[in-house]
Amino acid sequence: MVSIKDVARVAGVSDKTVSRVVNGEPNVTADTIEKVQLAIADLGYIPNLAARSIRSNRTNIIGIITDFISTTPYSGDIVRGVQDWAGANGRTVLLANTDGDPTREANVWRTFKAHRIDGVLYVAMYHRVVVPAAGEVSIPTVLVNSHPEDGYVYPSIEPDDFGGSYALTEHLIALGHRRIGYIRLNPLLLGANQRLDAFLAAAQAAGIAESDLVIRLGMEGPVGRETNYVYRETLDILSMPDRPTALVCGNDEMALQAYLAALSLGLRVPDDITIVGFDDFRTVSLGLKPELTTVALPYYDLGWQGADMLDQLVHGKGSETERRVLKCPVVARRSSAQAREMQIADAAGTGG
Amino acid sequence: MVSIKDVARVAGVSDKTVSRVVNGEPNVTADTIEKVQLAIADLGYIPNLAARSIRSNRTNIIGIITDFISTTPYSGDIVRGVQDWAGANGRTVLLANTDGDPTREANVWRTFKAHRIDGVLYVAMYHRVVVPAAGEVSIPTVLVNSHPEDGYVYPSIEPDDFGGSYALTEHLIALGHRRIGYIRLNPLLLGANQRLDAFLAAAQAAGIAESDLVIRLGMEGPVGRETNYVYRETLDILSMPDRPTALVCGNDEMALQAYLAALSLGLRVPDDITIVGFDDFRTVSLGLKPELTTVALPYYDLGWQGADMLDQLVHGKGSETERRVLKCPVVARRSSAQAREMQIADAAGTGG
DNA sequence: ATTTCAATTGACGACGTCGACATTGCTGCC
DNA sequence: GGCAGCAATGTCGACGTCGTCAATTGAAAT
Repeated sequence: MVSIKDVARVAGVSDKTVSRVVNGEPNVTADTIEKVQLAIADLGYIPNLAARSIRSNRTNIIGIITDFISTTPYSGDIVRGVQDWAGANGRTVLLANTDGDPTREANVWRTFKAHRIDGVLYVAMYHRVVVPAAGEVSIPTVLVNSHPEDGYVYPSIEPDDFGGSYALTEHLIALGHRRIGYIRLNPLLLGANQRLDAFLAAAQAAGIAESDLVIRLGMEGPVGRETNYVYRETLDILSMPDRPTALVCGNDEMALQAYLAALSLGLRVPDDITIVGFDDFRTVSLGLKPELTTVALPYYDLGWQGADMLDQLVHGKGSETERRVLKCPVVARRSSAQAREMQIADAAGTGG
Repeated sequence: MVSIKDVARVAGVSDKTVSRVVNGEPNVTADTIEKVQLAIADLGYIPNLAARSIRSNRTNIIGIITDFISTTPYSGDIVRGVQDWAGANGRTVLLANTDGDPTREANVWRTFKAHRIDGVLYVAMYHRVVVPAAGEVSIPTVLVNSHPEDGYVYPSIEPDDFGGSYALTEHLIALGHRRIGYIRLNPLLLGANQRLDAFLAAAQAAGIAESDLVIRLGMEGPVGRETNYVYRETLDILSMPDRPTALVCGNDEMALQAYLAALSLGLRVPDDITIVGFDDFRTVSLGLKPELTTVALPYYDLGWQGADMLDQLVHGKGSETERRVLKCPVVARRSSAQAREMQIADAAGTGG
């Protein structure tokens, strides 16, 4: 590999002068700069960052530790957000996946430390509570899509599942729905409770009686290998004599099953039943016809802003206890169409 | 950061001896080893890989360059395959995404070279022809899920779209289907033609007349922002007087739309219509009821084996012209159930 | 002409690691 | 006892870069 000294020789200057040019330091003649740049281009010289990092004790590398990439495809957007931030800020990204295995996680931390990376983004692929196995020697770390268990202190950035679910429920209520079904996520997921709690809170705030809500468990069991009741439960809910006019699903994949169940009963979305999801997993939410009303998880921004928080931390400017929460906006699509509102209003008018 | 010299001082030996212990070199007393390891544990010493790489000219880092992560979620499995290989072989993974932007790609190559990584996996997120912008200074590179344009030479590893599609078609034919519909992928995708060609070849080999095949275009336009005709075309195909008994979709997301269209017509899968997909995008293929018969793309193995090929190359053992093709197995599920075969046989018996 | 000062450039060493080679000490053998 | 031979350990320098400080140059000020 061509080094700074080769360039120096060709340009007829000292290696230090080349270094100056490369790093844009002041006090170099325009003439010298040109000679050096010519030599650099000629030889195809590219600075050796490893060598640089030995001297400076800074690598400009940030590490990402992920757990279960495979089970939740779209959360890869978190990684994309981090990458884009890194690209825009001259950092490079080391990536490692643990598959949830503590042994592998320990190795990953070790490797990252060996690379002397500046910081770590500890990324959970579904929203949950975590305990990073960082060990004694610590690296600045930010938890993404997760927060630390009680007793551990890390800055974190998370989606506002509660707020998103609350807004979604309000959206349905505003459309006139009063009898609403709800199919719960796997209770192991942090989002499961937050979303259900917000649903109940919003319904109560609107004066809807508990008896008008039908709440069922959609999934249970270990994450990634759960037992799925959604189809069956949807059939059941939609076969009730006074069936709900709207059905809220814990996430978009569950909404997919709900669609299939509804269609198989000959019901039409949204005319006969309004269905909404959560996550805005676009393969599903845009793949369904009509397209699915859902709540977008700010994965990309979790990544981007998480990287930014980490950067603050690395430069000693961030707070160890910051807990940032990102809004989850309702994405209204045709599965909860406005027409619905009219129709219900009509029925009410006729009936009353 | 604690260095090898700190350990040496604490252990009362020379730095070189510590180096020997760390690297498991022979000719060190058990006694000395223990002393050193104690000191290492005490100080929490972790070797500095940057320093090591300056001397050895090997970093044990491989780089991944991806293009459009966002559009095709599950191909992230390629990355997971690479990571697992890396973890199992003591390598680390640098990740960069170009979003298909040549300027960003050029920067990525530059950065990778600056890190003196051992090699690059150039990963396309959908199967296609590529031209890596590696520049003059070259790094060992393997193309994954893609192959080089004519005139460029890179080893590559790809899925066998043709073989998978051929086997899938044979599967349908074996079940007794003779009238088959086909909804094409976006023609911009390399897989589109390979899959269609295989479909036609298998049909012809089975003596099925072209007039018994209904072929429609399902999508067109720039990848990621295509116009989608699948729902409409499916409605159209299934409304034909002598409608096909089976419908092959270019991928699983298209199969999802086909399901919805079929259900909305009151048709049942697979009793009234057999539907199959491609990709085994599990959110869809397992999310659909009945679960979808499809062809699995060996994403994970593309990553793992691609990394292995790259390793060969780095060690001067690989071939610059190797083009490895991985099988795509048919995954038979309930959407093309065996029952179907009986039924058709029955009908034929009654009718004939 | 001499001094002063700033701009420009270079020499050198240190970062952490390990390869090449030197040194030390011990064992076994004649 | 003396010496070869080997195991165990140490010294030193180089990898590529850049911080520190010294050296050189030239122009402005006296």
